[in-house]
Order: sequence, then C-alpha cells, then structure tokens
Amino acid sequence: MILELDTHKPYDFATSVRDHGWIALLPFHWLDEQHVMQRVERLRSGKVVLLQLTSKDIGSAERIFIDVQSDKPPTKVEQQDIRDKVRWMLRLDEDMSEFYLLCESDPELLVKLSSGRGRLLRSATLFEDVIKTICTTNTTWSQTKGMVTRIVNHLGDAYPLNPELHAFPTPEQVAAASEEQFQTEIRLGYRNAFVLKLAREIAEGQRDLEALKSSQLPAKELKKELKRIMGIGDYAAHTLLMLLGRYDEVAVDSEFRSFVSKKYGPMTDKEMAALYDKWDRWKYLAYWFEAW
DNA sequence: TTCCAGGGGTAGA
DNA sequence: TCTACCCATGGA
Repeated sequence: MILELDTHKPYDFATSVRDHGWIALLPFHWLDEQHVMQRVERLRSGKVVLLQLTSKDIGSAERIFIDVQSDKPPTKVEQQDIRDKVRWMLRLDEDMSEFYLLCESDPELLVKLSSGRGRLLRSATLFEDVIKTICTTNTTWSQTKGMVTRIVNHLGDAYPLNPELHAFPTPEQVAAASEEQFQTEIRLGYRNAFVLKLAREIAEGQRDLEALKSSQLPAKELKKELKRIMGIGDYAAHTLLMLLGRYDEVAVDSEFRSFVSKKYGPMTDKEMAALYDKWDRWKYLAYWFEAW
C-alpha cells in the first residue's frame, strides 16, 4: 500500500533526511541507489510495518510516497498513525520561513538552504530520541551506532516479513530487560542505568515523555524538564530541544568546540555559544548548516 | 599502557 | 556557579 503526503515548497527530501546523523541509526536506513529512506515502525496498534519513503516533485509541491509493507494491510486507523508519525519525523508541519528569511543576511547559508533544507530528521517518539541522544554522550559515533543497533536488535519487535529487521523498542520493552542483559548484550557502559531508569519511569507511569512533544513551554522551561532526566545535561538537553523543533540553543560538544575554534580561534564555551546569539531562536540550525 | 570520544552526576568550594 | 573526580566501553 502506498500512502501520500504533500509538502510545502521549498523542501528537499533526499538531502534533508541525511542532514542529520540519525539516518545512520537503526531503525532508520538509507538506500543510496534508490534514494529511499527505510524504517521499521511499530504502530500504536502493535502492528510492525516496513516503511519505504521516496519523494517526487509534482510541480506545485514535493510529494512524499510511503510504501507500507506488512503481513496484513494496515487499517484506516493504522494508516493515519503512519501519516502522523512520518509528518513528525520529517517535520513537515514546521514553519521554517522565519529562518529562511534570516538566512538572506548570510549568503553562504542561503545557498546551502535554498533547495529547501533545514528539517533535520527525528525519531517517531521522544523516547527514542532521548535514548539515542544519551548514546551520543562521551563516546564516538561508531560506538553510538553499535549501542543503538544492539538496543534495536535485542529489544525491538521483529518485522514479520523479515525478522532480521526490528523496530525501536517501546519503553515497556526496554523496562522489561534486566540489568544483566544490558551489561552482557546491549553494553551501553554506564549509560545502561540511565536508559533503564528512564524506561521504567515511563512504563510505571511516573513520567509522560511524549507530552513534551506538544509542550508550549518556553525553551528555558522545556530545557529544565529535559534535564530532569538522568543522563541529560546541557549538551543533550540542547540536542533534544532541537529535536523538539526548538533551535534556541547550540549544543556545545567536542564537535562544536573543534569547529568553532578552527574557524574563530580559541575561546570558552560561553564565548563560543555567544557567537550565535544574533540567530535568536534559530541558533542551532545556523551552526549546523554553517558547519555541514 | 594511556588517552579520550559529539558528557553528566556528584561533592565540595 | 565553578572545579575535580569518577564513570563503562572500545578504538587509537
């Protein structure tokens, strides 16, 4: 079954889904030859489907085609669930016009973004994005990929038509794993405790993480909420703000420090972050596309 | 061996 | 608010 979504121009699907490293983390997968984004998704109903996304320019708009494969055809409710999740992951409902307007004062950024970039890929749930963000802290990118691969393959539901592929596990599925399984199979190091604690808080109803996706709180307040999660500090909170569509703060990490010190010379973290003050609520994207 | 990678928690000042 | 120290893991 093929589902379709229309997007507003300018929108550059193939570049946008690859502008953030998340495309390299399961259950996302990019098929380079076909320009297809693949992802195994567990729907709210519990059905596990394989989504294959492509896009076509149809003149007035850029249209997304979602090829849905599953053992049984998705119901109307499941189809709507898929549309909602894809719209969220691709950020089709974010208004980038103010950012594009600001970019007109910066010729380099304007050129980079004119095809319609800026909508960085995110996961279907905030839970998945928080876990992945924790797996980027104090480690290398190749280890991050390994950690996420093990979480998905050991704990996520298998896709019925190809059991080698898995969805990202739900909080309940992560919470049901033991400390020992984390130590011997999943191996997130000291992050094991953070991930288990978060999953158990959600599974036990002590924390409603997904509610933050529609939070109207100011970025500062939202950051405080995110930092209440064990394992989330300033870097991770700023990354998660970005994933929630709030670009108010740059995420200062070793990559950011390296980029800024090469370009502008040595300075403190605060001075580095202050370089982006003029971008107001678009700081994160301004840095991201300046660097990439 | 030692260092450290897209950091964060904690204790102590 | 700042600093020192510790934290699992695995590659260099």
